[in-house]
Amino acid sequence: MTVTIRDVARASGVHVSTVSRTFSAPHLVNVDTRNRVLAVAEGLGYRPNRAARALTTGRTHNLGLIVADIANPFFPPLIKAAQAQARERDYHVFVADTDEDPLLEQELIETFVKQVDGVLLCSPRLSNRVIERLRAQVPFVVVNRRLKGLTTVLMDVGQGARAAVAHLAELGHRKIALLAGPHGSWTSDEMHAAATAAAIEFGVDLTVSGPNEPTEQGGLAAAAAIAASGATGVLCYNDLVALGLIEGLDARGVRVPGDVSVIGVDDSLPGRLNRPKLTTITMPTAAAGRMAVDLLLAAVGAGELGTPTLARLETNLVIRESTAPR
Amino acid sequence: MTVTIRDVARASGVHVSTVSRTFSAPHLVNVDTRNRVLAVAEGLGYRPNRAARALTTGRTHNLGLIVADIANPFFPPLIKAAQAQARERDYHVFVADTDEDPLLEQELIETFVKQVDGVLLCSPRLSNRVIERLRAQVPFVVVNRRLKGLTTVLMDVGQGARAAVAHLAELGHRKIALLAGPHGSWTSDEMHAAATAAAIEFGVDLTVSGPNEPTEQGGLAAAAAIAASGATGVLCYNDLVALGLIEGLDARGVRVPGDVSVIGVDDSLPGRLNRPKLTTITMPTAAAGRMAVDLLLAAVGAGELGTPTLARLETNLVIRESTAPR
DNA sequence: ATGAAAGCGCTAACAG
DNA sequence: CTGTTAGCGCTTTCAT
Repeated sequence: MTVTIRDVARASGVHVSTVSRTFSAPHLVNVDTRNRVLAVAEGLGYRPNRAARALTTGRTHNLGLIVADIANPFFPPLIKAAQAQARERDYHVFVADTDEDPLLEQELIETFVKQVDGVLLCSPRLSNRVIERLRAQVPFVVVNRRLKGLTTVLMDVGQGARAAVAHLAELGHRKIALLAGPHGSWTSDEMHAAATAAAIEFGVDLTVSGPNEPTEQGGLAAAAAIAASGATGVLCYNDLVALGLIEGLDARGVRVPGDVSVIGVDDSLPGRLNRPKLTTITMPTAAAGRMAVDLLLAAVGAGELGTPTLARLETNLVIRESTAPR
Repeated sequence: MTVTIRDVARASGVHVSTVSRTFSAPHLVNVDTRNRVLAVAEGLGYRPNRAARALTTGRTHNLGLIVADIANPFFPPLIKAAQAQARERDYHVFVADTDEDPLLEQELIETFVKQVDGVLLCSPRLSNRVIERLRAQVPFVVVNRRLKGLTTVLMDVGQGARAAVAHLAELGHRKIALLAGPHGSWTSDEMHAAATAAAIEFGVDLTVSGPNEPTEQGGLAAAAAIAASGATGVLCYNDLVALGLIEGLDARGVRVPGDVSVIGVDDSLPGRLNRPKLTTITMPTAAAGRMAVDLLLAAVGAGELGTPTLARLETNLVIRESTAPR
């Protein structure tokens, strides 16, 4: 039923090893033979069995991609890009969602180990200890978390945060608030540090509050405190939080950008579609996905010897409609 | 380096087949032996190699999930649910994005064939002919497209479309427009048919225009025509189109819902976050994802004998803020 | 340039 | 209940 290398060999009058070569090392086989084999294979509808190949080569040509929440609009562009890049390199990718659960994350990695050549971890919540143990078993690339010794792709949100504070200051805002993200989020810590420094640099007052849930609810829940705080400029952990905040503010009769200016992070679809269109820090998620795959594949090729790399991608402030002069 | 079944066998003083059994048919092995083997395996960090297993069993325990565009907010909830359901059944899922390209879609399926036990096709654009050929090689389940002989999960958008027209009629709208989706979209055809019937039933005027791109741009581009048409109620192919339309209308000084009522489809995040919050037809994407996986797994279990099933999932109109009395 | 043969890690009869 | 023995489909020395 299923056509194997043997069928092709028989039908084209050569031995299996020759067929194998025409697929995995074409230059080692005579042009005529190769063409004949190729023709026969085509005719028979032969497709190499990757699992069988993996068994002998030790390369599955599969990658694992683990994210916290597929439905969070931050991730889909990254997944899309990673998957496309992988396909270009003849790799397939398993996508798994941890539902923000570190235990599940660990389990997923463990079941992936034998089945993939490498794992892409996006904003992982895993403890360093666990990662330390797992990294011996399979190459990792980590996105948006700092883990020493691991190849990492970082989106330099600090850059954008600084620009955001500068933008707010320039608009005349003197009291600024930062709505931080979940505990343990590298992005949030980075924003915190950069915003603090920028507040001093630009001579504005900064209040940080958090952790907040990285969702609309998180922003909504923070609205009362923001409204009461007297802050007229707010930088939010992400677009969802910003959108929730705007909604909560609106419900209290506080207008954006009339009374308060709000800035998000991600440049996500909901933010772009919102009215007022959200001023936001663009995260180069697609580029990060592509780069992470390339780094991972490089690590796979290099074996253990690979030197950990650190890639930093630029972020930018995109000024739209949710910020205005004080 | 990598610990195999043989290592476990040696270390626990039994033969490989016994080890194999304790993992794939535990009831066939003595409790004490089993526990010993399990303990040893645990200690050695043994994990069965699924590729090797696949080679003998013919079951990869992998599924392929093919969607048109991961970044389209319609899909992530479906992907998330499918992937979670699959994991519960001890299956992993490859996710691939066709970028709306039927050729790429076909290629993807073909590379998946040998590597998965089944393929989930979401809103496929493939020609019937191609599917006919491919279905012999691997079980399919199709979401939101009618393909005779194939197991299918449909989200009954006609139901919702009828409710939408009824809602509009009830609000006093007499001239209604339908912004159709891409050519070949089952969902769009279904909406068309249901809206047409409902227009007659409720005595309103219906104009259909399309095809439109299933994006914000598509809606934006249609705004001029809608504004000129005199329609006061619009049903859009999806939320993105609705959001784009609202934006385009707004730019022309036409207010939603003041002047025109707009209804979307999907109940996507951007629609929920929009202001005015979008009145929309909920698509049970998560339920569809789960159900599709279960049907696919059932088909995998049944082999060729599986009878094609047709599952219809209900949709509902959710009335929010983008619709108002005429 | 091609053939022969061993074996990747595992399961599945078949014995015992 | 456990051991023995063939492979699954493919790659990879090693010969020729």
